[in-house]
Amino acid sequence: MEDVIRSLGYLCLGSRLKRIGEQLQADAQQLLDGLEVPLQSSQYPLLAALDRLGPLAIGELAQSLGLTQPGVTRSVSLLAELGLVEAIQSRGDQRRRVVSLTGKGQRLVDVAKRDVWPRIENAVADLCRDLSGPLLDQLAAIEDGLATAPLDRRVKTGAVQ
Amino acid sequence: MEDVIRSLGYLCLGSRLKRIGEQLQADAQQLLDGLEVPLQSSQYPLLAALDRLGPLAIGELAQSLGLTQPGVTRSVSLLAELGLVEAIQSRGDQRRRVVSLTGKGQRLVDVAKRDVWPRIENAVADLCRDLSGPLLDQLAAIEDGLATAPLDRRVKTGAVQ
DNA sequence: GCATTTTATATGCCATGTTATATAACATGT
DNA sequence: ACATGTTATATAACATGGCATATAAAATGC
Repeated sequence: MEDVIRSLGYLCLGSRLKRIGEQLQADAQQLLDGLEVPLQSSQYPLLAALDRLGPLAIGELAQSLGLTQPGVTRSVSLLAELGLVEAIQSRGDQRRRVVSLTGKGQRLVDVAKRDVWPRIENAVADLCRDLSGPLLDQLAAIEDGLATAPLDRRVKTGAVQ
Repeated sequence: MEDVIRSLGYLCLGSRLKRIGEQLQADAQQLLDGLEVPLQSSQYPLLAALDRLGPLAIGELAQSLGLTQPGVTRSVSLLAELGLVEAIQSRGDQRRRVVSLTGKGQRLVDVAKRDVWPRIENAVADLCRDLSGPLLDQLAAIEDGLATAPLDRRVKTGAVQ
């Protein structure tokens, strides 16, 4: 059965990128499922942003993640319920809520950084190894690569790192 | 403000592809809004699949679009309500519902094919012109390109084609 | 100092995708 | 022919994103 999205090339590039992105996230989920806290792979970028940049207001988080503010507000609520972040009203400007990792959140990030993120990064790098040429060809190679061997089969089976 | 998704490279490639894909679809929406039928850009691939491959059962459509069957079932219901497609129970195998473009749907596709799809394709091709090098660099170039000039500013302003 | 505007966040509604599961029709083995 | 399994589709529950808009706090202009 012909893959129409692929055949249509630039016309459906948006759909295709979304599709590949979702596949990558689903694959990464497999690798994250071993951690103690059940969390969707799509939530990790927010934690990573806080870990990397320190406490940030909702709006700043949205900007650093390239998402809209309402989306970030909702993700923060979810992560706060899980006890991974806390959002504290700013003393100076009472409109702002500054989000930071809790101890539990920081521990989760530390474990992920040590045990899982390197695996994901390596697996994706493996997937993209030797890519070259026009963008559409590279995307086709990624799609074929994922179909042949999903991320969890690309993890270096030896050491953790 | 640092773009964390971009900084994290391969680790967040999935999020990044989704983000770029959504941006492209939103940009393409601008170009489609001129048509008589208000329809989200994300629905066009389904119409394009039917136009390209002829009538297809739900499951075949899902396969040719790379989506899951429940997602396609819903899109088909939506498009059927708009009168753009019809899903007719197969005579032979009564489990199958074969989806085809209605007259209205075919007319919409024909207009889009003539007036809009070439513009989108050209605009995206323009965006991706001169891309080369590693995938991440190409993605960065696309993001920067979209920020500089969204798709609707990349349409050839001269002739329709 | 108060009216007005701007800014930061929250919320409602919708779009679109997923997985898990239900249901109905078909296929198969005995 | 009937029990069993398989297949095609539908539905439910959920996840995540968007846009439009509401609300509250701060800033601004007279």
